[in-house]
Amino acid sequence: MAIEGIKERIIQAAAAEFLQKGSGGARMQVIADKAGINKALLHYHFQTKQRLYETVLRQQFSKLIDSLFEQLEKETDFDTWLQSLIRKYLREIMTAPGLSRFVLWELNSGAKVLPQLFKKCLADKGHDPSFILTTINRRLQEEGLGNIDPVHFLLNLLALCIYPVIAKPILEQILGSGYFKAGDFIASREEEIFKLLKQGIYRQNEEDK
Amino acid sequence: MAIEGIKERIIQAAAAEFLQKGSGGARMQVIADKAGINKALLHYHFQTKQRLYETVLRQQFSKLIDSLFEQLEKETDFDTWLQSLIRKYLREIMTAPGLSRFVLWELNSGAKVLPQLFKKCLADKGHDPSFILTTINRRLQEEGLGNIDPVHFLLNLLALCIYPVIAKPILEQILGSGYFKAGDFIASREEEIFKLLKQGIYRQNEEDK
DNA sequence: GTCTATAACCGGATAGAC
DNA sequence: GTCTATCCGGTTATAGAC
Repeated sequence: MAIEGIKERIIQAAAAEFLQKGSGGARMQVIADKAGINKALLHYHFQTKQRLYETVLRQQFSKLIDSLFEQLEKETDFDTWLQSLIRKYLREIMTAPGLSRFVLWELNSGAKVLPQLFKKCLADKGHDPSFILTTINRRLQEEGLGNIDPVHFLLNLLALCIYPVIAKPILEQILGSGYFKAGDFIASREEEIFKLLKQGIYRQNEEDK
Repeated sequence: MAIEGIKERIIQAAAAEFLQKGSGGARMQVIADKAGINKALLHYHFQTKQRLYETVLRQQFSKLIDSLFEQLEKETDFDTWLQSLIRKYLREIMTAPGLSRFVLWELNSGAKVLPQLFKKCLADKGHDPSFILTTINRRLQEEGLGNIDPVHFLLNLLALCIYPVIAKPILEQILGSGYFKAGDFIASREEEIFKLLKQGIYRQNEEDK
């Protein structure tokens, strides 16, 4: 464990506050309290709210992008690849549901900062936004599944993994609050998504033969 | 067309502002401007921001609940029922993506108002939260699909319909901005979801025989 | 009912002592 | 580097004339 620098402590506190309340809803006072300092010191280290916000996001995106792209690029056989992708996405989102929810919301509020920041993070790691789709397409082609629309495939994958996690507060209203607490929820969800996607793929393939 | 009451005009303006900015981010001044009046008059009609907020939400939920439950209760054959459900959900969310996004976000910020309001709206119409799940379960049973988990079924349905619409701003980053403008996107998405869900159902059914 | 003017408050940012 | 005290702009809400 490194000596916990105060900047790190601030960033951590700020991340919690920003991801929960959004750029506008977050309060510098709350961040200072969470970090165990006062507002003045907060401004001493990060000048403005905006700068702090961007620092936090850059760091959050960076973590997420590393994790997801690493998995996407793995050259295992198709089934293993898909299964690991699902598992990775599910776990990533489950441990940080705030980020997906936050991006979904914040991107809507006209703020141009987020897309720019995201693209910059991608570029810093040598990736292009189209890389995701071309990789999926290549894997499908190699598997003899050239007739599958990679866009629908991607939409299905993301939707099935992300939605149940970020919609948890709503779903608990319908399903009862104990539902997501069961440890086997992720496991059963993982299996369900894999089966559904795979069956969807081969169904379409049979049709076209 | 009825004489457009000023309260209706305010509620409409407030809905736009609240759904885009959230409870905290919304500004009474902006709502007043959009409604073509001034702040004082706004407070004359709705006293506080909180009251206006609740009025707007009650009305939005009411619309949504009516629309979705009506479709859920239709007693057509299974395929038609599922297909109409998908179509209805997709269109409902497509015409008002703001509401889903808003609920997803706002529910997260610890505010207890939303769940209460939602339950109250359901109760006002004589529905129980568990009604959704029991209805789905009954339809599956009637179709000889008692082995399908209604929770995963519901999760899949909601995820596949809702996610692509609310995640539009992100997806445009990956797919290019023209993708969703194509008029046939909904139609093709509608078909994709129906096929995927149906295949998923019968796949599981075959396995268990 | 509708307006103008203003009170009361909150939150980001800064000054200046230590 | 870290604190206390304060400024200043912006936001909700109200007072009071018409």
